[in-house]
Amino acid sequence: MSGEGPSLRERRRVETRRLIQSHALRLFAERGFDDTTVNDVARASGVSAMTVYRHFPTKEDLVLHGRYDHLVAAGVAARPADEPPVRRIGRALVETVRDLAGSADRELLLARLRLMVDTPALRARHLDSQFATQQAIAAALLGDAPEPDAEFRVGAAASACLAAMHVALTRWAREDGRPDLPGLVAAALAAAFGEEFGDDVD
Amino acid sequence: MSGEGPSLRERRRVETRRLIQSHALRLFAERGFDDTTVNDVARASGVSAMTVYRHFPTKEDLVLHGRYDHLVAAGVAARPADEPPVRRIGRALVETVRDLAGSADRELLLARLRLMVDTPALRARHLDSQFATQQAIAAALLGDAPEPDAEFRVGAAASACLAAMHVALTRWAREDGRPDLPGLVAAALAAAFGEEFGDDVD
DNA sequence: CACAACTTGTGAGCGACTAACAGTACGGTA
DNA sequence: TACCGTACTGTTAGTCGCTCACAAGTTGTG
Repeated sequence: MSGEGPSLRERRRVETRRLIQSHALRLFAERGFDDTTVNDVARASGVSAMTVYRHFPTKEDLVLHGRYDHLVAAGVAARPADEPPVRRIGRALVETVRDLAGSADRELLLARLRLMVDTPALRARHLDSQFATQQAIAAALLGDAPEPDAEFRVGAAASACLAAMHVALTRWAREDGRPDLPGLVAAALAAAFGEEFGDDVD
Repeated sequence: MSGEGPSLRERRRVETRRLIQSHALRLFAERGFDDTTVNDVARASGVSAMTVYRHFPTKEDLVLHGRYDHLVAAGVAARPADEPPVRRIGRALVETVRDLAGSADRELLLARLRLMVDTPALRARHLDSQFATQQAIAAALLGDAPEPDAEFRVGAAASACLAAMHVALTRWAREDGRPDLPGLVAAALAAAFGEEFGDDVD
């Protein structure tokens, strides 16, 4: 038997999903998000509009699908527990971003950020998704049933860090990915918190 | 002539606007934002749907209309120029929020925040509007044509402050406006920046 | 009173999104 | 191999947010 590999159905599913998303990102980059209809994406992908919606709950998810919450949360959890929360979170963000900016997903990430920067609906959705990231960070630092007050404080710290990172991501996309992304994130965090976040420093 | 008072047209205009918004907020509070159509709002207000759109560009603006950017920016500009940006912004936010939470708009503010907290679309739009606030703060601190690098640093600081404040606003709405709002905002800022933001302290 | 400016309602239409139904291909089973 | 439940897809129709074009009524002005 051919191992426990995913079934044909599963492979097709992820393949059409990938196909649809790649056509979507291409069309959005060419004509803009608002000037591309879901029907356009469907036609370009050779499927019906309904199929697009079955794979992506909303048009915006064609761009935003793919969360990094667990990566960030794992990075935060991995940092020494005796660091103050802001440093823990901030440095974990810099590390996570370094991994992403060096990976094969770099171009994908850049394309998505470019769209986000100048499409209000996408920008808004992305900011709201940071709310989920914030909660993932809080869970990583405090466990599943945290005391409300501690959750409040950690939530404030996490959302402040994420907001600073967002400014860095925005600038990175605006400058077409030329600057060093982890450096930008570290600089944004330093500007906000008056502290070093480059992880070469001890 | 009857002075320079607003014309009849103008008075009617602001009156219908107020009427529509009050009916909208009432209906949204009763049935929820997503389960209330713009047509419902129009009917309740005794106007056509088109009129609603002429006064409010989108359904979401029925809740979000009314920006505080200029208030915040003025507050930031009013603080001593020798303070570091984060303290300047943070304390200005606490002061602005104190004014608002004590004013007659308090119930209106609370109603709008309640809707924002549990309606994803509104939450997202509100977060995105903080982007505009961030730019207003940067403009207040740096003038109209700032150097990109300084704008980046101030933007990071401002967005981090606003994110922390948002956590406080969320909690305030979740607890039905019972806690002291400026105190909550100060606590969130303190948790994020490890510094005091109550303006009684020197 | 006449004319311009403004506001509103109506109707048609687009696009995002959903629900219901039907057809087809896959996966395991006898 | 033949069979059947399951999953995936397409089609159709419909709701809702939102825009445009046009007509009609009201307000302000000479």
